[in-house]
Amino acid sequence: MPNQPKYQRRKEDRPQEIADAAFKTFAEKGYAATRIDDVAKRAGVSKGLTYLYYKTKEDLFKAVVKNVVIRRVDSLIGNVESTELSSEEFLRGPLLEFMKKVPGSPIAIVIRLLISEGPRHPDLVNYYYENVVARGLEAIRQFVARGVERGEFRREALDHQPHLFLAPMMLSMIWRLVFADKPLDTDQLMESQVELLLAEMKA
Amino acid sequence: MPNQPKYQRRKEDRPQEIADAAFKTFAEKGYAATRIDDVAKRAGVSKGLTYLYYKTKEDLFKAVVKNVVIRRVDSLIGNVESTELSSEEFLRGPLLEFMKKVPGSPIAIVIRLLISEGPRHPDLVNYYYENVVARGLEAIRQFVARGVERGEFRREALDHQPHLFLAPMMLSMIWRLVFADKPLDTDQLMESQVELLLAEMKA
Amino acid sequence: MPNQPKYQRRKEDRPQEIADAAFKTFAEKGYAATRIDDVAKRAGVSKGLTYLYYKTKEDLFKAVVKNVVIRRVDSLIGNVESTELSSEEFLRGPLLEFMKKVPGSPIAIVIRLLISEGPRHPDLVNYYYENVVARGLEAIRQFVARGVERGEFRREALDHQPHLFLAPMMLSMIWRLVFADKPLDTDQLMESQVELLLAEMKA
Amino acid sequence: MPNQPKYQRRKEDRPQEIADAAFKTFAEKGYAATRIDDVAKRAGVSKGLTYLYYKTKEDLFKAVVKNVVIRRVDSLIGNVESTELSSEEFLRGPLLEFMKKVPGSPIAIVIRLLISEGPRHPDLVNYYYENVVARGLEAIRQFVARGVERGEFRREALDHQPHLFLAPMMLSMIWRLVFADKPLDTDQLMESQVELLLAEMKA
DNA sequence: GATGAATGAGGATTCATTCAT
DNA sequence: TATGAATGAATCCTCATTCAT
Repeated sequence: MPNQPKYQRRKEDRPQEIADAAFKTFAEKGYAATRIDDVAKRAGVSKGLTYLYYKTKEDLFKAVVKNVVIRRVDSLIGNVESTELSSEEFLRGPLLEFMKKVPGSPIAIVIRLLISEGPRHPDLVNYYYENVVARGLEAIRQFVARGVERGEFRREALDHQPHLFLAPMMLSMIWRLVFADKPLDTDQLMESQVELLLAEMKA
Repeated sequence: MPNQPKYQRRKEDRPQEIADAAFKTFAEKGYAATRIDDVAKRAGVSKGLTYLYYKTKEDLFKAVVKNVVIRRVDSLIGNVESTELSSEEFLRGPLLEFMKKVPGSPIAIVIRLLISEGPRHPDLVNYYYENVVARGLEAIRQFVARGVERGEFRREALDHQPHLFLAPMMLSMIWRLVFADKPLDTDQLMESQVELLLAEMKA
Repeated sequence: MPNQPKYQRRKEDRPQEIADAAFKTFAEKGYAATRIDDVAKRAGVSKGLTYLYYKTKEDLFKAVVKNVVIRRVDSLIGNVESTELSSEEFLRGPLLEFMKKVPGSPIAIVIRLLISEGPRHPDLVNYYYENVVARGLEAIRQFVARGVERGEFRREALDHQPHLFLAPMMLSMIWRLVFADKPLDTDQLMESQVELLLAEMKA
Repeated sequence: MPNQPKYQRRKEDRPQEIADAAFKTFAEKGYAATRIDDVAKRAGVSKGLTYLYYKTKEDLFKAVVKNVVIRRVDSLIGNVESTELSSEEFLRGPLLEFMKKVPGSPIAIVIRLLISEGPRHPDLVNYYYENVVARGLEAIRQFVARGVERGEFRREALDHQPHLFLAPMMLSMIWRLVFADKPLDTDQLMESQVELLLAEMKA
């Protein structure tokens, strides 16, 4: 390696590359412990270039969170919203599938970041709430309502908060983030919960 | 004024006061954003004194987490372990009571700190797991087992992971930490879950 | 659109346009606070082009100062040097006129820049001294001498330093630069001074 | 020099020492080119200590300017304000004395800094105006008025702006700051102006 | 010529930690 | 014990300058 060119210029999407590197670094170290220099190095660019695209570290953070949410949520939630399945089939199928994927997905990382940094970034929290949480909860609510309409579920099924479906997913997520090495069959956890709820709701 | 009281009003437990102040500050700002100076000011002592009792910021952090766990867990879990109630009564009563308290308790704060800082402090995670999580899960397991022995619960009740009891508590905790301003009846959530599980487990 | 005009509207004098933009920016922000980027934007060119004409920021600065001096001084001093007026008429007329214009002219800006940056640019200071100050002082000296020769002024008029004529102009300039919002009739100041000096010098 | 103690702790007034060092550095390099590190080094302290006393570089700058003004102005202006001299004696004596001192005094440096940085620090400009300029002008005005009352001066003397007295001082100051190596008898300049004005004003 | 993406040295500021008193 | 002045490594961010296109 005699002398590599000092100035690189690539076609690829530099902002996205930087955001990707930033996401990984934030994921590993958290917001405060992440140094812009590390992000840049990871992205294979200079520190200065990072600042060309993201005015401040906070900007970068926000961009990264929104970026992940935007890119991932549709591929996770999207296909859940339009379906021809019966409500029961939906809950047992796509929803469960979705929930099983979340704890290992980048969304889990985002949640960790929101838990840590949320209080300092209320706009991010709102963004996340509206684009992920509210949509997810509403999707569940709709399917339960449809089940009731169709006579699949008892009227009382509507009383359950949709959060109850997601609780084991939440626990699984936190468990993996914190107790990665302690055993827990998280998939089993979520399956049990769905069965529990279906047994209760079914007509 | 030669005859001042010989005994200056000496704070009995400076280390504890510092730890308390530190806990509050870590709770408010997180680990990285907490300045030792603020902790000292809050405790009403000098920065130097903090270093007399806690060698580093990290030491202080660890001490604080363990300290909270030690002081709180027994008052939360303790009275749960010995009881003369039937298993059902226990689950519906003391356990539910306990779970409702957690999301607003210092334990929730500790969990937030572990979610953020855990990866950098595996020993803390282990400590927490052994002293809180494992004990809590075991307690639940025992009561389910006792219920089966006594014929209150079906044999299959043992198949359920005790985590299922705690899932809504986890979700409630995170919800309060992140979405403090979004509505959610967290108590209702936990009650529903207990009913759900009891309906399933009962003979 | 193949038949676009073959001759792109090419700016005739890019270097001059850049220098103009630079002058305005230096005037507003001072040397250190001026960013090449801003200059380029103001000139409507790219940053790179600026560097094509001016090797460094300092080069640009020097070029700008000299440029202003060259372009302005003749229009200010020029017409003062050749005149058929009597010495008194000259001093009361063109010289006063000249002095009144200076505090609001680009020359005042250059002086401000020299006051700030002069110590780091002795060559600029010399350039300015020779092309502006020395010429101005000499012009005054000549007119006083001519007045003496012609018997308009007393012999002792020669003893006065020509700087005395310029002192109120200097004060007016600084006043406007620093105390722009504090009232001061600077024209009146200069008129008084000329009258004062004439009264003293007249035979 | 085997091992000098890392931690110094002196009785002297550290903030003042830092301000002094800062003044010298600002004087030499101007605001922007002054590095806090240099100031600290010059004061014989660490960079961090500077920030203990002055929150930002701008704070330091303001403190320094005000500090110089406060410390110097009274020793310059103070003794001028109360006097038993006749107005003429005062103008020819103490006032002239004062004016001769200014161009070589720290006040000249402050003026240079205000000329450079004033637009970015209007509060400093106001502070300087009120504490130095306005007071100086008023003192002159008072003496002229007193001279008129006493019959020393003609009534028309009041028409002259007091700034006229100060104009050569201003020019001298700027001259020394910018053209330090070019010859000019600045004292002579100021003396001439006083004589000029007295000749005009005297009854 | 002309562009603007890319670089990296430089400088302000913070804060954990030390230690003279 | 107790204090808080003092230190300096660490990090964000800026911007003059370069160079691939």
